[in-house]
Formats: sequence, structure tokens, C-alpha cells
Amino acid sequence: MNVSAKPERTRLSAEDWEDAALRLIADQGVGALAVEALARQLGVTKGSFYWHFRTREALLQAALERWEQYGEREVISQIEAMPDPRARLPELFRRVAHELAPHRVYAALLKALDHPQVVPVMARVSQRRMEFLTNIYREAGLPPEEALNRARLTYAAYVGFLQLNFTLGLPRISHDEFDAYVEHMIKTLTPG
Amino acid sequence: MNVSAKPERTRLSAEDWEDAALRLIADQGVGALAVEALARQLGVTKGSFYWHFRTREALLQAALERWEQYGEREVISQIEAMPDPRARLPELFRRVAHELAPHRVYAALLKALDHPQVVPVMARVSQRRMEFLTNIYREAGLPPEEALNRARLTYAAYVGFLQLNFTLGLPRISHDEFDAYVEHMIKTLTPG
DNA sequence: TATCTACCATACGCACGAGTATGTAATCGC
DNA sequence: GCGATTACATACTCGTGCGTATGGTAGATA
Repeated sequence: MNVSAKPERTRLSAEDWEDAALRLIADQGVGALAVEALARQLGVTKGSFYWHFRTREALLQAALERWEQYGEREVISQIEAMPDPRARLPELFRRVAHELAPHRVYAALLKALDHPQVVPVMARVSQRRMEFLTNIYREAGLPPEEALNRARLTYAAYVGFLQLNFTLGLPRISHDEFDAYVEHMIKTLTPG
Repeated sequence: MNVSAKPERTRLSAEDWEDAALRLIADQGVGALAVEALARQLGVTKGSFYWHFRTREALLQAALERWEQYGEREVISQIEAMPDPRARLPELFRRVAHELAPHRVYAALLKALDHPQVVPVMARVSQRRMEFLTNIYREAGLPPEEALNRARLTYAAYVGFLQLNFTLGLPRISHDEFDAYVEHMIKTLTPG
């Protein structure tokens, strides 16, 4: 990912456009993704865009696939590297709870599931994450059937939390209250 | 709500437009709500629409408020009428799990949270439901703080489930598997 | 240094959906 | 049964955002 801001005045690549698109999506949602708006934000005009992409749809597709590939590899590998399986779940919970930034794109895509292009991407990403969760629960000692259901429940709670908090700003919750909520989640959803 | 289909050829009221709008939202999402499309579906033209409503925005607003008021009063009152507080939660879970139709509008609005008009409505509805859930948990014996957190968790799981299943079609789950999942939810989230 | 190509600007066309202007048929109060 | 109001049709305007056509410029290449 290109971390640089706007004041850079070199020439742009397709990846620059995709990154900018993802930033705009995270900030204002998929509906705000318009080529002229993006071009203004990058300090160029449409002429540039249509050299790199055939259509707006193509940009969205490329940006989504880039996001999907870039993924969350670090988190998964770091969690799986932990020696004690029982310790993985609390660590995972606390981690996603306190690193909300990486989830902003996912949250933005969640509230844009009426756009047909995002549905398959979200389906794949969510599926992979749920399989990862299922494995963790099995390694923590749950029988296969129960591990699967618990993973479904946990991931649904994650998705719902993003919607209720990020988007609806609900409930109005303080920092301490939030920590208490996370601990409650761990106590309720973690076996043993 | 007017249950009648299209072949009726009487004159329309504002409520008819609102009901049709809600049906269209449930079927194709908020983004598909266009006045000419709605008019076609009702067998009339735009001229009719702009007699009943000043703008498209006004129709959406009216439809949302209508949905909010119409609400889920029956479910809440029926549950609260149950004598044994401990029996309410399992009953509530099984009920919402097997009556998915009334949740279609809610699910459609969930994937349209990038439309500014739906956010406050969804915030109010979700807030009220969570307060209802919190009460149930308290009456089931949980201390206030824990009841609140458990309600947050449960409602987040509900919201996430709608997104993952209705919209993403994920996970591909059979009828029996689904029943098992519901029972797992009850066992995990119900105190005692 | 000539030119070639990648990158971008400018100026259009075009479709689509919201909203307006105005005429007309049906229905109600009396 | 007659004017007034309600409900709708028809035919426009207009803004917005996508895509296209075409010409320009800076850096690489030879």
C-alpha cells in the first residue's frame, strides 16, 4: 500500500488508483466511489483514469480484489504461532477489538452489500475467516460440530458489532464499558 | 398493510405507495427505489406519485417511519406475556429463527446503511430492541451490567446472522444444521 | 536531439432518473 | 347534475456522472 498523501506530484499507476479507491470506500462508502471525485482527490482529471481502467466497474473490481489479497495475513499467522491453543481465542478477541482501523474497509463493504460486485468478495473473505475461527475452536477443545456453530456465532457477533457501532453509532459506549464488553464476550464465547 | 396485488385497479393512496416501497425495498434493496419503477409496478405513472409526495426522499422517509411504527409489537407483547422469565429467551430465539419473513425489511435496510436516511431509523429500532433484550436477560436472572453486555452480544449475533445468511448466502446450511445452530445459540447465550 | 510512448487535459456525447408544467378523467359534496 | 377536488397522464427540463475522442507533454530510448 502506498502510504503517501496527496502532495506527491509524480505520475500515477493503476495501484495508486486502487489504493485511493479503498481509502475513499473506507471513508465514505462504496456509493461515493466516482471517477471524477477520485481524480480530483488525486489532483488529476478523468483523462488519467480512463488510461488505467476501462470502466468504473473495473476499478471497483480491482480495488476489491487488491483488498482481498492484501488480506489479514499477519493476524492469522501471529495467532496460529501461539503455542497454547486455549490462549489464542482471548488474544484474538482483544486484538480485533483494539485494532479497529484494519476493519474499516470490511465495515464499509458490509453496508454496501446491495452492490452486486462486493457480495462475492465479502462471501469469500468471510468464509475464510470463519474457517480460521472454526479451527481455533477445535484446537481449543470443542468437538467439530460445536466448533463450527460457535465460530458461526462468534463471527456473526463480530459482523453485527461492526454494523451497530461503526455505522449506527450504537450503543453510545465508553472506553471502559467497551473493555468490559470484550471481556464479557470472551467469557461467554470461549470454552472452558 | 395492503395485501392486495397489482390487478387491483382502484385509485391509490399515499399509504399504498409506502407499502409498495417497502415491498420493493425488501425485494431489491433501497437502491432500487425509483419513482418511475414503482409507478410501473403499481400500474400508473409519475404524475400520480408527485401528487402524493413532494420528492422521492419524502416517500422513503414516510415508508421508513411507517415500517418503524408498524414494528414488531406482537412479538414483544407475546414474549412479555409468558409467565416464566427463564422460558422467554429460548422461545424468543426459536421464534425469530423460524419467522424470517418479518426480518426481510430489516435485513434490506442493514445492507443500505450507506444511505443517510435509513441510519437514524435503524438506530432507533435497534436501540429499542436491545433494551427489550436487556430486560429479558435481567428478568432471567443476570445482574444489570451483565444483562446489558449479553444483550449487546446477542443482538450483534442477530444482525450479523442476517448479513451473513440473507445477503451473503453464507454459510450454505441445511435445515437440520440450522436448527442445531439455533439450539447452540440458546445454550451458549442463555444463562443457567 | 529526434521520436516514441506512457500519462494526462480538455471538450464533448449520452443515458438515466428526479422534478415540473399542464391538461384530463373520475369522484364527491351539495 | 354540477362545480370542486382528487387522482392520474403526457411531455417536457435539468443535473449528474459515465464514457469517448482527441490533442498535449514529460521522460525514456536510440
